[in-house]
Amino acid sequence: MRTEAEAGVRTFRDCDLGIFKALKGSLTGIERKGKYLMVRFSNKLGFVGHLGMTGKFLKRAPGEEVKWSRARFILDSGEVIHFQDMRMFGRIDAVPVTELEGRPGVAKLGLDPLADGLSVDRLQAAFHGSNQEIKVALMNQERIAGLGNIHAAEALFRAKIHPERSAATLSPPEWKALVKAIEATIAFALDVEGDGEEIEYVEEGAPNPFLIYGRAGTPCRKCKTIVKSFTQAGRTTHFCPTCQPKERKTDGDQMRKRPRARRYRG
DNA sequence: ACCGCTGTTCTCCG
DNA sequence: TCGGAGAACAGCGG
Repeated sequence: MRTEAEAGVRTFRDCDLGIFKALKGSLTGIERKGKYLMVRFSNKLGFVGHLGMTGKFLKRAPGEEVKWSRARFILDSGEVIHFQDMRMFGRIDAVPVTELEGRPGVAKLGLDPLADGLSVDRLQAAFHGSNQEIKVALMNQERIAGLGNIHAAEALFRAKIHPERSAATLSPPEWKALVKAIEATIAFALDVEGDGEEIEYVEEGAPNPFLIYGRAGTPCRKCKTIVKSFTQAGRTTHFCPTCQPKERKTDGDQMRKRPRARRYRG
């Protein structure tokens, strides 16, 4: 195996391109941590990869053109694995394998639901001391690794928790529901969204596969209330005002301070 | 044609 | 420390 790289692209912003080009030999390990991939080669070099928003690994026949191909792994068979990344939010960070675990991003990752297993205790520990709004906390990779904007919203919809609730105000049943919801969301993601090399959920004409994400202005799948969206920590959050009420229905024992008012749209 | 939006993370402010 | 804003990039739809 040998490698090729587009010089100067942001994809390699963290690493010496020379190390990427020196990746050689056979694969000795592929490991996922949160949204990061760690790949090791037999010559003791490796890389940390991240797909960003538009990154993909694609295997293609020799000579086949791939648009937005930022890096290539040329197999002995001649087939090519392309790192395709239109927007270049993705990253390839090639270093000696001894340094992989300490690279930016991977070093500080929090609880990994798939690798570590999820439980109420572990989730609560991950959020310990946090007054962050729950959706923002779910997207914080240093607390729980792997959930992004879509799946944080999906998990909260499944758990019937309003995205602006503070983690500190969740009741025991809500914690339990959130654990189940995260597990279900991940299972759904693995099962339905992607089943092969190309994960395309916004393919032309494909229906939105999500329960709540991207459904602003349309009836909630469960209760027909019009789904709303608003901006939270710079990202669009989708939720159902009926299924995910801001105020807990059960009496207010555990309610602390009220979240700040925000403008809603959609 | 322009504007605002998009699955992420990082840095720079206050 | 923490949170928010903006940046990095390319494309798409209104």
